[in-house]
Amino acid sequence: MNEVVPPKTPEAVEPKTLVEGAYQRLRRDIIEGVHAPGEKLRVEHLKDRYEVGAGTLREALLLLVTDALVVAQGQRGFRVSPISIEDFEDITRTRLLLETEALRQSLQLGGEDWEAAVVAAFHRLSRAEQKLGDNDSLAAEEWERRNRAFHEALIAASPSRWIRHFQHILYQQSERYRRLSLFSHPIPRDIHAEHQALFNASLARDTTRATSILTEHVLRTLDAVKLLPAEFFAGKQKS
Amino acid sequence: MNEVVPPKTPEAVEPKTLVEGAYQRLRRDIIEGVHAPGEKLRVEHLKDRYEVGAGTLREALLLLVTDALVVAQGQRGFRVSPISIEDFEDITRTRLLLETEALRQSLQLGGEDWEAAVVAAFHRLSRAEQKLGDNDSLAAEEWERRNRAFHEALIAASPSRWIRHFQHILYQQSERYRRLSLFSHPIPRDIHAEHQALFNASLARDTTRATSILTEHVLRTLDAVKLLPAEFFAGKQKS
DNA sequence: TCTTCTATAAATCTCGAGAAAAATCCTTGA
DNA sequence: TCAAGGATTTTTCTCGAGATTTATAGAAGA
Repeated sequence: MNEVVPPKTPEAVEPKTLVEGAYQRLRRDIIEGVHAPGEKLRVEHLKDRYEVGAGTLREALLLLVTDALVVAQGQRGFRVSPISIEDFEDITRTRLLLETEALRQSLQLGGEDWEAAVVAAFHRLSRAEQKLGDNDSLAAEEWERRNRAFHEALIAASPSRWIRHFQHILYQQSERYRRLSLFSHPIPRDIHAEHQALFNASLARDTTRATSILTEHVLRTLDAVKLLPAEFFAGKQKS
Repeated sequence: MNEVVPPKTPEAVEPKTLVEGAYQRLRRDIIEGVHAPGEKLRVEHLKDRYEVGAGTLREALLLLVTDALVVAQGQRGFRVSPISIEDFEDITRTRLLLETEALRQSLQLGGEDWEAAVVAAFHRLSRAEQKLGDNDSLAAEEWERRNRAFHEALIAASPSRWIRHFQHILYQQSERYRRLSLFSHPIPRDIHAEHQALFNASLARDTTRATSILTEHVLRTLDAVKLLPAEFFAGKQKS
């Protein structure tokens, strides 16, 4: 019997286990700043919030170590990974090193399926950008998801699993910082125009132009974060 | 009171907890092929071998997911990450992308301390290479450690934590494959000469030559593994 | 003989409690 | 008032047992 599968948003992977469920919610909360950078993550407190046992929550925290969103120190528990302007600069430049290479490969190797997926992702992103601006946090969240989907679709034709893996981690890291840059808008940006240009160059298979636009695009966010006051990067040492 | 600290081999971090101890031994066993690629890792069996509780062993396995040496599937337990010739090609090329960049930065920024550390690491590696050849697995193990230490010392002056982090993971991965290439010696190599040339170019701050030698050096191992019969990459589907 | 269904066995996941370590607070003395 | 030491509290780490899910083996039917 054929089931009608409802169209899923990508990334909405159903958790098959309590550990995965707690992991996903914890990851989301860390990226969104519910748990501040540098904050101590006490198992005994968190197990109530996420409604799982202590051992289960420990496993979820261990999974977050893979994403480098949590650091574990033996006999001293877990902490949210600290943030700093130097770290974001490092993240950005490493991400560009990997992502531009993956984009080069993708433009060279991508077939019709890849093109179709890029067109679709760009369309979805454009729609989300229209609904943006009215300070709707739900719309912003959806935009984040589609922005990631667009960037990942662009490099999806790269045959390098490892580059895509590392890119995924770095993108996730940068989300924490991008969230901060929302608080200040010192650099006026027409993000949609940037995406449009990147999209055009990619479909035209213009490697040089596409990587150049991508680099500018990513560095612009770095500049925005650089202008933030240092207090944003203080981080909690205790509690 | 001053204590006399015995000179430690790098990487010999004392485990502060049972989880870390099991993690280190498991990692070593996976890299050395005690647990074959693709093999299922049953908690109930392994907890006896490593003399820890089931929950503790689960946490150790979760830590290995960070190194991409183990893959976890919800409700289906853990497996040793499979290997393939395509995977090693990907590992090698991604590693070169990162490691050459880190080497460039290191040669540009490295100071006296970096130089001294490189000289020391090269000296230690040379000594280990002299003792090699008599099929002594203990000497081979020591050579592995010092080879890694030399490569990490070369890029230690790179300011990018993220590049070094990813390089560390990829190097660890490649150890599994390098171990396979020991079984066949189709390509005669004077590894010491390659290291000597890399060392000379690095201290001379000849970026172009150093990165070029490094690339050749790493690709040569890829070629050696490529000549292995396909049976090496079969991997266990069950058990 | 092959497929399908069911019953059994095995493995994973989950939780709470006890042991060990770290952090905190409080007393004591100068 | 401050520092040092010790006792208490908090937190982390560890284990074994029960519940749920998956895998295996066997029986029934085509």
